[in-house]
Amino acid sequence: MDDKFLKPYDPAITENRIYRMWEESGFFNPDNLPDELVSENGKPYTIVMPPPNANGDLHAGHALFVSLQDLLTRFKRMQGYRALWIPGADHAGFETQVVYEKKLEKEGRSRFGMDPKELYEEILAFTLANKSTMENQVRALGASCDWSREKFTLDPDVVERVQDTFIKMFNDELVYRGKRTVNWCPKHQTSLSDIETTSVEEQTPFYTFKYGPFEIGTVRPETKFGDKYVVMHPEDERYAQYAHGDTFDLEWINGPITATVIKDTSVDPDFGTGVMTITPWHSGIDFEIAKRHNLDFEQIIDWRGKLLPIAGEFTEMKITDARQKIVEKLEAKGLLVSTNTDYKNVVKRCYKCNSMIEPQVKDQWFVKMAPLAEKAIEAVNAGDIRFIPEHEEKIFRHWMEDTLDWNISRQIIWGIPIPAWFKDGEARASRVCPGEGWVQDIDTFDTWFSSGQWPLMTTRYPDGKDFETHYPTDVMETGRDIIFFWVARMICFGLYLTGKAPFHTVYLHGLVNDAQNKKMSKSKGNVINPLELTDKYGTDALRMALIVGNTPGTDLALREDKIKGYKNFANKLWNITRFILENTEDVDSGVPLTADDYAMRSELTALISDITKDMDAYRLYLAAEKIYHYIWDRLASEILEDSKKIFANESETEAIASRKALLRSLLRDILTILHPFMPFITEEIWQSIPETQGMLLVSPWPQVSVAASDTTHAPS
RNA sequence: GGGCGAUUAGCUCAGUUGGUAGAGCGCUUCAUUUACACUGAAGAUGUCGGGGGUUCGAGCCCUCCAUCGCCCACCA
Repeated sequence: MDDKFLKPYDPAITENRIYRMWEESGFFNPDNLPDELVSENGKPYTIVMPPPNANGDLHAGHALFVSLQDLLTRFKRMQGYRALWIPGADHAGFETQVVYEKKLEKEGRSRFGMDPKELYEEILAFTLANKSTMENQVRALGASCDWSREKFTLDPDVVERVQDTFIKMFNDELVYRGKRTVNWCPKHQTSLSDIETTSVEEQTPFYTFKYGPFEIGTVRPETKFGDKYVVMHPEDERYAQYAHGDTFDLEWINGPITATVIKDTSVDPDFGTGVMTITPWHSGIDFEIAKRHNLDFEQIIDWRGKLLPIAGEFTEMKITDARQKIVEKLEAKGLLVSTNTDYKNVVKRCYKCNSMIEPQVKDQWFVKMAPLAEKAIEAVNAGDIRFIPEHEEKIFRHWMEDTLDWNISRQIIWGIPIPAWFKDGEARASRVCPGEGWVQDIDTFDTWFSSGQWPLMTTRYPDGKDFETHYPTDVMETGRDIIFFWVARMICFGLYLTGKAPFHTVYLHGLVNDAQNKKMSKSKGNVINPLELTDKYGTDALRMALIVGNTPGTDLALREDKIKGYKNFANKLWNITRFILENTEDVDSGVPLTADDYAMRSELTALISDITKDMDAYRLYLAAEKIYHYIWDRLASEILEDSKKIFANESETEAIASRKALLRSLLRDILTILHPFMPFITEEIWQSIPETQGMLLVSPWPQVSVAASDTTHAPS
């Protein structure tokens, strides 16, 4: 027996060495798997890793997905599949640019006013440095992914194919250039998609003003300068005397104006006075009304959130400062009817900086979602895509059934350029300049436009070898929080470009929260760095803590005492090994088992069968717990204790020989089934068992259908 | 406003098709080097949120209610 078993298990001196051995073996690449492991049909099994944002360290959520995906990959590899797990990194356009802007801010610099090319080069250097740190962190977590296939979302081939998709969609009329209301973040100076904003209910004073013969309500007096349309429901009898198109003069904020009556069914007669004025440039609903009636649009608020000259004396004032002053002025003019301070309404904010989103009208590229969503729902209906947990399917449908068109233009430099050109109001999609006088779009794609095509990019759509063998992939394992951002888009793109859903199973994990089950955030200062935990307790312990009892879709409170418990478990396993190796040095694996030992052998075989079913059904949290209990409570507490008695009775040579064979057999099997969960310690022990060959990484999962090993050890 | 989920031991959570309530941590007592003190043995702790129903039998199925959480949402 190796002397190392005389000391407690030390992950620190083990993990790097083991990982290097695995990586150097080349077996993370399924093309290199030994024939004897790959079952006859050599079926592929493929997982695409959600590419971490290459803009910082890995967080606890990454540790969870690495644990889960590595577990699935190792399990399938051991079962004889050509298991492929493709790693990657995301340039994460907007997110990274925000991170970098904060860095610039600290240095007293700003992206505004910087040469775009220079800024791009700086962010690129920053991202590439982070990317390599991140990759090593993924290695430290034990990920058995195929690094030779790693992709980055800004790899030239990815950029080209993502642009090709846009061009194809343009030709298929699935993207269009539209002047429409967009979510504008005045701090970040870019538009955002609807899901990049958060809606927060806030208490905002609701003002009612006299507006000619009417009374109108608003929470945004600062937009009212341009309001020259008064809108009411066509069947509202209170206003029957006014006809659509009637005009009238009134005294307004900065003097007399002429207003026009508009009748539109979108107005709720029961809300307020049933009359409102509209600001088409700064409200989505108003925009729609104005478009229906072909009304004028006028910008009131500039891109930085300051009032334009139309505001007269309020010009250049920030809207937040102007609001109260405008109300005061209207009040002084006797136009303020009432103020309701209890009023609550929903305000949109930037999901990154929490700034108030200013609706602005802007020319942008939009993806027509309805036809894509329809295909996605069809695929789910047909059972081509299964969600785990199941109820996520309802959430998915709910969103898909009335999804809005997707704004994919971003006014940031850190991203994939949109291959579009403009001339005289005409737009064309092309990677090269269509001719003289054409000006290229300076915007970049929403990051999710490229990551939405990730299963295609990583398998080298459209004509790569992997695309043929590994697409569609098997499982998409990712966070529940990005089901709309990412999962939905991947399904849409996959179906659109290939006619096939990019995966048959979506496994959604919950958030990893702190010990108090509070969401981790930098501002709260409760962020747990997974690498510190692996240093302290070992990667295997962290992985078990993330998997046991963590049901899909449920958030997890990450507690150090739980991780510590699995560190103790690792040591327990270490000492079980020590006991077995110490007591079985002269084992003869061919001896027949006693009836008792045969029963114990069968018991483990039954357990393996059971946990194999759990794994197939994605009850990973249960499988892990069952193995844990078998090892600690059954094997260590009972079988080993029982063995001490047998070994003490030296005259019972047959029983002793049988027990020795049994213990070795049990040890090999528990290492095997525990390997996907705790890869490092199981491999380390495997390497120290005299009769094992090669790596546990590529050792077969125990047979469960026919208990083949049992027949060779039939009772005497 | 709409949707989804949760409510089980002090804490964090499991409980796979309905069949005598489980784990980890914590707590109490004992053991002091026996493979392991990163240990062992023994133990305490739950009207499984509440009401009603189905069933021989409900933590699990149905229904209503309460509380908490999350997501979606263009009533100014």
